[in-house]
Amino acid sequence: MADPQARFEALVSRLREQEHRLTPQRIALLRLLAAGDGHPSASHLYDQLHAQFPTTSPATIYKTLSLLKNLGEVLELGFSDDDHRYDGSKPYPHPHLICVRCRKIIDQEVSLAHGLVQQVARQSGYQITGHRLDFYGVCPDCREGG
Amino acid sequence: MADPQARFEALVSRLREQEHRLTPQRIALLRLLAAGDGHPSASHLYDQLHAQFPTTSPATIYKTLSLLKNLGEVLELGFSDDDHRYDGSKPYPHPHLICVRCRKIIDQEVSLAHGLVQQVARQSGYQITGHRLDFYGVCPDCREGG
DNA sequence: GTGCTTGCAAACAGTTTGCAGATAG
DNA sequence: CTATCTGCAAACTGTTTGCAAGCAC
Repeated sequence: MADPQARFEALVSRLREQEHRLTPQRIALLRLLAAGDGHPSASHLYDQLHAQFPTTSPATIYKTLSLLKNLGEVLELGFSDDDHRYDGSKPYPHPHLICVRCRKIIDQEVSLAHGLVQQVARQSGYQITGHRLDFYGVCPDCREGG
Repeated sequence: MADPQARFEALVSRLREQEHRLTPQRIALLRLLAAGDGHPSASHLYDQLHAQFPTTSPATIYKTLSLLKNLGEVLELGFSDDDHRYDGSKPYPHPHLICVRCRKIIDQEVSLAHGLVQQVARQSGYQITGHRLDFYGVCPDCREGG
């Protein structure tokens, strides 16, 4: 997990070098994403941005997130039954652990045995391009809370 | 992968013993699900049912799928960017391999090392209740097709 | 000044719900 | 006969798009 300030500067440079404009709204969004503070949803990001820029609309959030996704600078975790979550501090795929009660999401440092991917490739004849591993559970806070 | 006929009969018995009604539409849907033919989407199931029962509506499909999900007799694979897929022949969680071009989905027989789940539980303090593992790749047909 | 960006509002797609008539048991 | 089920239509939700005005460069 990189230093938020360093990550923020990396995101700024990336947009600049790709000749995208650095609007105040984008700067603020990059700061939020670089903070690596949980795995915010678009509406969570909107709430925070809207506090600073009262005219900001969800469309701006989605458009900037889409831009960053395409640059490979933000990881989108899509859920079919919940808001998507975004990770701008660790934009490469990695396992997550999701609390089924409060929907808190934390990163996991375990990794799939490399051999497992090769085994799947061999069994199936598919060219494997990626995978996603999510664990579901109840976080300590929610277990206590009852 | 169980025998489709046996699986169909198991589904029928399950509904009967739970005192749910066996309408012709449900019987036909159970047959499709028991066939274990790929991992159909709701709209795919609708197309097939609609051929037999021209007045059938998506609502009926969704309601019956929801009933079967709650009984634990159908596995729903939700996707945020695509239709959900349903598996009525192997209703317990298992890894899937998804073609990113044609969206074909096949089951995988690999399993997560049991120790991996324990490692996550130990590291996090979460009570792990489940997990989902999807592999993404390009299937042999799509590799050839170009 | 140019054209990318913002932000409002409308569109979108898959799923869910409400309800009146039909039907399984 | 009665409660459940069907199926139409409308509602819902999170996300995307169209477009005119605004602003970064």
